[in-house]
Amino acid sequence: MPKVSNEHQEARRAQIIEAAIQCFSKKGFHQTSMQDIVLESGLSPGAIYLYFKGKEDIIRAIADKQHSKERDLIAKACSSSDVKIALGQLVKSFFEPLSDSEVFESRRIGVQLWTEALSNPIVYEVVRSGIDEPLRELTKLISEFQEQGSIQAGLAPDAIARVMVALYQGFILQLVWDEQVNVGEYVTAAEAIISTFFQA
Amino acid sequence: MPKVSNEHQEARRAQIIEAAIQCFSKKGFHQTSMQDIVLESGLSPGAIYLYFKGKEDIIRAIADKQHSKERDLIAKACSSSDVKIALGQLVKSFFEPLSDSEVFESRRIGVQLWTEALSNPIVYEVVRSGIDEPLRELTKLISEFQEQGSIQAGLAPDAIARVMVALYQGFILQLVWDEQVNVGEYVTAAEAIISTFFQA
Amino acid sequence: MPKVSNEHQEARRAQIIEAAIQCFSKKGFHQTSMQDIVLESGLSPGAIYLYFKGKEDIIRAIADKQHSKERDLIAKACSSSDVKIALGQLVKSFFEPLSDSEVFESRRIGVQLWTEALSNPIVYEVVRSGIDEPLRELTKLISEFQEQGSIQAGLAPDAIARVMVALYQGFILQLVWDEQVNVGEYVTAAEAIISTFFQA
Amino acid sequence: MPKVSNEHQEARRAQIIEAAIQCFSKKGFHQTSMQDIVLESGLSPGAIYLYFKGKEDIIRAIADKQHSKERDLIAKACSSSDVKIALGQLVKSFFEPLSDSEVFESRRIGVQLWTEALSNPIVYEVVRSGIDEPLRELTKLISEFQEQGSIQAGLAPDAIARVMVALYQGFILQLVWDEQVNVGEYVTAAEAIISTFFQA
DNA sequence: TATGAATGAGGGTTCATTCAT
DNA sequence: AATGAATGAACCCTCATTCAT
Repeated sequence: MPKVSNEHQEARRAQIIEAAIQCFSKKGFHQTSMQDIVLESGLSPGAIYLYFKGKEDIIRAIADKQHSKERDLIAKACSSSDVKIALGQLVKSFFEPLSDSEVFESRRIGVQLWTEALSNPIVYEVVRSGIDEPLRELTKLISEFQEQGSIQAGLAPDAIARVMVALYQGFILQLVWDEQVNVGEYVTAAEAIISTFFQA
Repeated sequence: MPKVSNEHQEARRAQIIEAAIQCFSKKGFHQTSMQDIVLESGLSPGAIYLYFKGKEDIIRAIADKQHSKERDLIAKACSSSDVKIALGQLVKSFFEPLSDSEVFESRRIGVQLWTEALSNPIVYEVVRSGIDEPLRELTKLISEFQEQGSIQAGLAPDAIARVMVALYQGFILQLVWDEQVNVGEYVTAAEAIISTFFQA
Repeated sequence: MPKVSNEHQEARRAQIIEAAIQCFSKKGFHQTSMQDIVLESGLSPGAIYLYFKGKEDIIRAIADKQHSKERDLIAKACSSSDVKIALGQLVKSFFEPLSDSEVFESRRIGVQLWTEALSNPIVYEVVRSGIDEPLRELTKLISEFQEQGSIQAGLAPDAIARVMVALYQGFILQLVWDEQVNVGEYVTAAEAIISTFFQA
Repeated sequence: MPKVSNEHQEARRAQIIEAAIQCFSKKGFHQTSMQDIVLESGLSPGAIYLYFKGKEDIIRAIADKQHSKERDLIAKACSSSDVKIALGQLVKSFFEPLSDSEVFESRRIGVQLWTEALSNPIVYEVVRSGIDEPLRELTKLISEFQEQGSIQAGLAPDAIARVMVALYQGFILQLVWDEQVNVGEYVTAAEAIISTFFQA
């Protein structure tokens, strides 16, 4: 029996989430008070509780948002039936945005979610599925490569997938600590290392 | 004039830090209250403040502790004058302890410090120097490799160093989220990829 | 956009200040806990902090309140252009309220502020200007008297002003220690002494 | 069964009181921690509690000390049988030390005790008797004057005594707020006013 | 739907005092 | 007699959340 349209509902939620992202990105989840989000969003405390159950619910919504973005990246990348192309696409879709300073906040939030997952079961679930899905996809692709003989046998495909994820997440850490890091050089090096391996 | 020995002083500090590590590891820095540390340590609130200026001081002390452990690893690894051996040692000293479930808490704390660094300048300094030092050492070693022609020219040595650090830190993330991950397989895969590249 | 009126805001501040005055009057600033003020005011701790930055801010507000009351007394008294009348008015406006047991708390608070000024710079400023203004006014009036020859030459007008202030503040001390003291007799004696001197 | 001499006991007490006076003078009773006194005295916390029951006991001892100093002044002043001389002595013994910057701390402590008396029964008793005795003596002297006709009849001798005490205590307030105040001019003015009155 | 004043549990920290040594 | 590490109640204050309007 909502009086206002769903669009309005979603717009308000987006407004709150955007404000929360700004705050969380700067100060972290636990140093950010609801009052901070209230000020940043321009809404009232009461209004926020109309759209979210509480602070934790906002964090979860943000985690979901990040997660769904990654889902989309994976889905799009894996649409190709050619294994080589799919893998290249996957790497590209994850690494390309790293050069985009627009998603500065998104990366910082992402890192904070990784840690939050350690003590927050709800966030844990989101973060876990956000990593398990890419791992699954990568493992599948790598298995196929291996069957083609493009990769040494004897190495666990799942371990190789983890290596690739580590190359991604490990670099994000370095990036959030120092936005000056040369992304292009890193990506070039990482791709060189991977492709050398895949052609060995 | 102290009634108790310096060893006792250090023992108390260690006792508090140990209790704090247990708490922080489980609940995170900000969800852990001083009361939690009080209970875990078996001391009184006042006693804690005899040895630390406050909660933040405990976090800093823990960060320092982790940092100095890593310093030692690097120093020991780099004692060899042979570049190849030094690099091998470095990789080994960082990857080997990953199999050790003893340092379970240490890893979880480490990840939390990575995030804490984003909003806490004191922790930031410690984390930064904890990553900059290995990067510097690695870059130096990789440059020498490159001069020997063991690595493709044209790739930034510093970027390659970052790749190696990412392989380490990125995997730690995966490990803290799921202690069941097969460390041996990962290390084997990572070493295979690195050594393939170095011999390309 | 405020939900409640400015009058309401001021009423709440007054409510808190009134409660604080009751507490401070009985127990002193430092023996009064915020909890005491909370109980006396009937509000919650959080509510107090909506209107005041902290305990010190309440003390400062009370000091300001006392100060502005005295300012008004002086301003009103000095409105007359006749020196004799102005001085008489000034004496009257300060001494008359001493008989009023309504301002019982106000006097006790005043004395506490005098002492608080010794270690609290904010209160010091308020107390200083609360004494310097009357001194300045009195000195001006006394100088004029002296020029008319109504007072012995050779005495510093400013010293005489201090004598008059001492007669006021010194008596307040006696009054807060023992509310039974006969105010009328004191005022009569003080005025006799002053007027004898001014006519000598 | 004290092992050490009474002199030693008294020396220790004096040492603690001296340290406490320094601290209280600067920061006030309630802003001074026992730790402050410990540091200033060079003793240990435990040692202080061997000689005083607690913080309040130190304050009481200091109040007693001040009180007994004033008792001595009064006793000495009133030793003369000549009323005029006795009164002159009394005024002199109280006003003369005001020029002495040595007793800087003593005055600041005195003022703090006046306020402390409002909420501390033990201090109240000391302060009360410290003011009642001079008042009694003065009243007695003034009564005799009045009987001799040197003072207007109709004025309460006790009120006149209070005037004189106010001239003393009221000026001390002004002095502790601003040590630059010209003591000589004040005393000259105060004495002129009193003697004018007594000879009227 | 929207407000924002109000709540109150719980946060980090201090400090007068004690007691084993 | 003297120490000083230890205690723990109490301090001031914050902040996620609620609810009367």
